[in-house]
Parts: sequence; C-alpha cells; structure tokens
Amino acid sequence: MILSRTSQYAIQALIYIATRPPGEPILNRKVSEYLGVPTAYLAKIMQSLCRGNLLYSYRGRQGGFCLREGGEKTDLMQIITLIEGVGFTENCVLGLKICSDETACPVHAKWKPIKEKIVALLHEQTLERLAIAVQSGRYRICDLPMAMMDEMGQKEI
Amino acid sequence: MILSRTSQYAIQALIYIATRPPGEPILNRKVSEYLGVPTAYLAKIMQSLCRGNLLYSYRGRQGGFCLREGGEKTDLMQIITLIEGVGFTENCVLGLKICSDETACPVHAKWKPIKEKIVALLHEQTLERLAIAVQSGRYRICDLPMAMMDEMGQKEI
DNA sequence: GTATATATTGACCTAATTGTCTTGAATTAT
DNA sequence: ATAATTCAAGACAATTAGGTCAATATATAC
Repeated sequence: MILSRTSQYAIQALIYIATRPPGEPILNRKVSEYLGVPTAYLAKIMQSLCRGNLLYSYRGRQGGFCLREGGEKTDLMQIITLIEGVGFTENCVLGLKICSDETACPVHAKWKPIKEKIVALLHEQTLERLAIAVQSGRYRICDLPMAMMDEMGQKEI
Repeated sequence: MILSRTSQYAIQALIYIATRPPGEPILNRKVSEYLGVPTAYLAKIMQSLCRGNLLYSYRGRQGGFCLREGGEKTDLMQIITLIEGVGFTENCVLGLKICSDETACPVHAKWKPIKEKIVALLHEQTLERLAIAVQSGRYRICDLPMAMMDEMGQKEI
C-alpha cells in the first residue's frame, strides 16, 4: 500500500471539511460517520492535523473543526509529509540507508524521475481542487453510494 | 514507505543471487550476512520465493538456493506482486474499496498514468539487468562499503 | 551407518500500526 | 450555576509486520 491508512483517513477528512462552508465548525463524529471510519481513531488524526496547523478545533457546544485560513491551499504532499514524515519520498526504494545520486542502488536512477512526478502530482492536488471535484458529484471520497450520502447530509443540516 | 521491508529484502536477495554463478547453490546465511539482514527472517522470505517458483532450494551439505531456470528474466513487479499481492498497484490511493475509471476518487485520473509508469519501470527491471548493474561496481544492493564487501567475498569462496 | 550441514516448519516474541475507552478540560445554552 | 456538548489526552486492546528460536527432515561426506 502506497499510503498508510492514517494518511488516507487524514486526506479524506480534510477534503470533506473543505467541501463544507468555511468557518462553520464540523463535528469529528459527523466526519467519521460520513467517511465510515472509526470515530475515536479519526479524533486522534484530527488532533495531529490541528497540531500540524491545518485545522482549528473548538470545544463545547457549537464546537468542532474548521480549516485554518488559507487551508484550501494545502496540498496532498503537505498532508502526507505531516503524517508520515519526509522519508515517504526521500527514502531509497530498496531500503538502503545510503542511496544518492553519487552512491546509488541499481533502481535509483530510473526511480528518481518517477518519484519527482509523484511529488509534483501530490503538490498540485490542493484541498480546494479536490473539494471542487467532489462537489461536482463526479468523484467520491468514501464508499457510500450518493443516495445514502445525501440522506446523511439532510438529516443533520 | 513504498515497499515493505519484506519486499526490499526479497529484491536485494534475488539480485545478489543473480550476481553469483548460476547453478551453484548459495547459502541463506551467506546472503543474509552479505546484505546485513536478519538470517532467520530472510530464510522465511527465501521460502516464499521458492513457493513462488523463483528459487530452487537444496537441503543438506552443498545445499542452498539457486535461481530457477530463466530466473534472470524475473522482474521487480513479479517479486513485489508475489510478496505484497496485486493490491500494491491495484488499490485506490485514498483507500476506497470502489475506485475505477467509472466511479473514482478525485485523485484517480491523475494517479493512473503515474501508476502505469511505476508498473512499467518495475517490469523492465529484470534480475539480469540489475545484477549486471551491480557487477559493474557502480551500484549497490547493501549499505556496506565496497572494501568490506570484497573482503566478505574473499573469505568464503 | 554416522556425523554434519542445510533448508523446513511451526511456535513464539517484539514493535508498529490501528482502533477503543475513559476521564478530564473547555465552551456554550439554559 | 448547571447541564450538555465537544475536543484533549492517555491508557489500553487488537491486529499486523517484522523478527527469533528450536525441533525436524533431508541431503552429503566420511
């Protein structure tokens, strides 16, 4: 698996939050129900995202989570780096501790341009773009069919 | 991390075996010492590679492991698929159970061509090519400096 | 045949990841 | 003030990946 489950949940949650009206806190419980991911686990991930300055959190009634100002400009690379660290793209494919342009594993040279493409892709995918894609109805961030998703939305707003 | 440690060990071991004279069994212990990976753990991985028809194993004195006939044509994609299953490239980046060209996550379309490039690269990297690259002395499959690697080689042959 | 060397097997251990639960702190509505 | 609601924090449990060990089966050398 390319991304850890934790990164996947983080990305899904952030895209979902980005599709909601900004400044209006959304509950962790609602996000987890929507995405179908474990509530308590998502809560910890949301905490990391707060500590990583991607989200604001508010306690008490009317509380919840909001994107920070400018948060729509956050891209997937930032999120993944926050959760998994820089090793995600920097480490050697074969696991060598030392693998650079000078002293390389036999895959290094071929892998490098692909890695750069991956990084470029992850950088160009901002929450803003992803949220718009989802709002268009052509793309999904969870496995529930559209009908159920609408239903859940109606019930709560 | 893109590849699991297990896949990394498997690839390193197979490349190393491919650099040795074919038909001459090499000990698991020697491979693990050369690569600097846990002997007992590598033994289990070698077993998987036997069950996956990439290696032959021989017990008793003069025993060890050999590439199967034509094994030099084995490519990295085959090895990874054997160890991690097909999900490695087929699964959705965001972890959705359902994500195809028809019903997709918002990254799917952009990710697809990159994924294809990764798969193509992994397919063109055969043990034969990788072994030649390592034998040229320009590339490494373990973290030991060349001097120590030579030394280990001398001691045993 | 006996001893030695090797892979095989399965049980076991350890660490990391993923997931759960309980308690506490902060905020708001009444 | 009080009660209700929400996030924060840390302990805990379950699962998986990574790693170890001991007993066994098999082959070879002598």
